[in-house]
Amino acid sequence: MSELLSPTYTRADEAFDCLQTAIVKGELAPGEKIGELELCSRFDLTRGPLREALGRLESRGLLVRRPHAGVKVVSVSASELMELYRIREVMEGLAARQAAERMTDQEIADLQATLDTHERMIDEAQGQAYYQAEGDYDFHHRIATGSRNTKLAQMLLGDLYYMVRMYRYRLSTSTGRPQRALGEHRRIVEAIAQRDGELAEFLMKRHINAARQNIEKKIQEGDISI
Amino acid sequence: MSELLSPTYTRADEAFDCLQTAIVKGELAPGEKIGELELCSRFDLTRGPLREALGRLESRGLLVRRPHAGVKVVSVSASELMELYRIREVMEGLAARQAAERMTDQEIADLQATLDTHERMIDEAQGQAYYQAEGDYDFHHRIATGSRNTKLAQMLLGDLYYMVRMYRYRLSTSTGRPQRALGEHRRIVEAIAQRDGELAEFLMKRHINAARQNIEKKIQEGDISI
DNA sequence: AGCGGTCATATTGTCAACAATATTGGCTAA
DNA sequence: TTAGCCAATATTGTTGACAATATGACCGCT
Repeated sequence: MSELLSPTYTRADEAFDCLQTAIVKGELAPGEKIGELELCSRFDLTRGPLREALGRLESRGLLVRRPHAGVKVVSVSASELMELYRIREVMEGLAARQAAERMTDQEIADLQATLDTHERMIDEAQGQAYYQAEGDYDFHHRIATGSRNTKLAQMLLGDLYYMVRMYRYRLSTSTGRPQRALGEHRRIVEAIAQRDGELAEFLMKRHINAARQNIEKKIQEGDISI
Repeated sequence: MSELLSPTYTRADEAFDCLQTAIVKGELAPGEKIGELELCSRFDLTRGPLREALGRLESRGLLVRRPHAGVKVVSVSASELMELYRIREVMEGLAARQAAERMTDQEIADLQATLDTHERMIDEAQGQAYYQAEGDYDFHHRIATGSRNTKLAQMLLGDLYYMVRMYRYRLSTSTGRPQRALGEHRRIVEAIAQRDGELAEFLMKRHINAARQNIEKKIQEGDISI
């Protein structure tokens, strides 16, 4: 995963990546109590690097540790998931505004090309929730990076997205409104291309708010459970 | 520090708290390259727990590690500090809005009493930048907690505030506008007391924006340097 | 029979020795 | 004289063993 970024890749990094993807993909179920030695044998690691990775993951809120009592994957309630979307709303709104001010023309062109790819993906693989979710993630990822706000991108990419993706995998459902979401994405990119930060922020906030309400409705209807 | 929260306090927790406060207080200067054994002797720790703490701190962005090349305290440029304030603006705006919706009457009363204390502090200890900064921190801390948004509070209290406080210590200067800030605090609490979330959000955003501009001006005037 | 306490066990926290790697200084050659 | 390379060194990464503690079962008491 990150072995491309850092020339030397330590076991602790390896442990961190393995555990993070395992948690996100739901291979380690939320609330599941899990022993260190079990994790070691499972991922072929030794306890030292593993514990370092556990510390990082705890600090990021993906799991909780109780001294001498083991570690368990964090389980987030429905209401807490909704709170995550409230945070995303304001933070990604800011990201969109700053992206409109700072992205290069090339980056914007790439972003538009990305949306074309997403459109084909939706047409071809109709209902393939997984790929839709990945496309959505790609879009938001690019805007976070494009904000040129290091800490903002770090918080979005390093904290929030992992928790949100964790629930995407668990629910194995995308927003369920792919073409509508794509349209919203297009309008956001349009605002960015016109360097209209204020509009980009407004549209992004509305986009995420709509996604939140969509999930909230599904939960209330009992379509999905957490 | 956290030994009150968790009944069992491990060496790793101790290491984490020690290092964090040392970084925040500037005892470990930004950019300073620092060896593990030196840290061990300095805080009377062994390398195991220390490394676990280093992993956590790296994950929170307070220091950076390069494999086999050591660890150094993160150094934030002036522009990055300004970016932090942009993030605070939107996140604390959200916190204020949710606090207005969710704080108990008791908490609001306590918050108002806190402001009275701050007022006395400003009168008595005129120009005592340190205590003013602590009062300011207390105010924002209570609102973050009052939002009842676990992740939001975690991100504010566990990430952003430490970085901001780090620069407060380094610059050893509060905003330099204590009574004006206090007035803004009062108006925010007023909005919260009236359960006007929208207004609370607006006022909080303006409050932080003003603080940012204030620092920006000082930097441009050369009053303070980073 | 239900509850509380105690003890064995398994798991986590901690430590110190070993291996691997980046840095730094000196040396050689152009 | 300077640039580049090489080796010695010190520092970090890793490992396995040891110590401390929470869990859970068993037994005695009420």
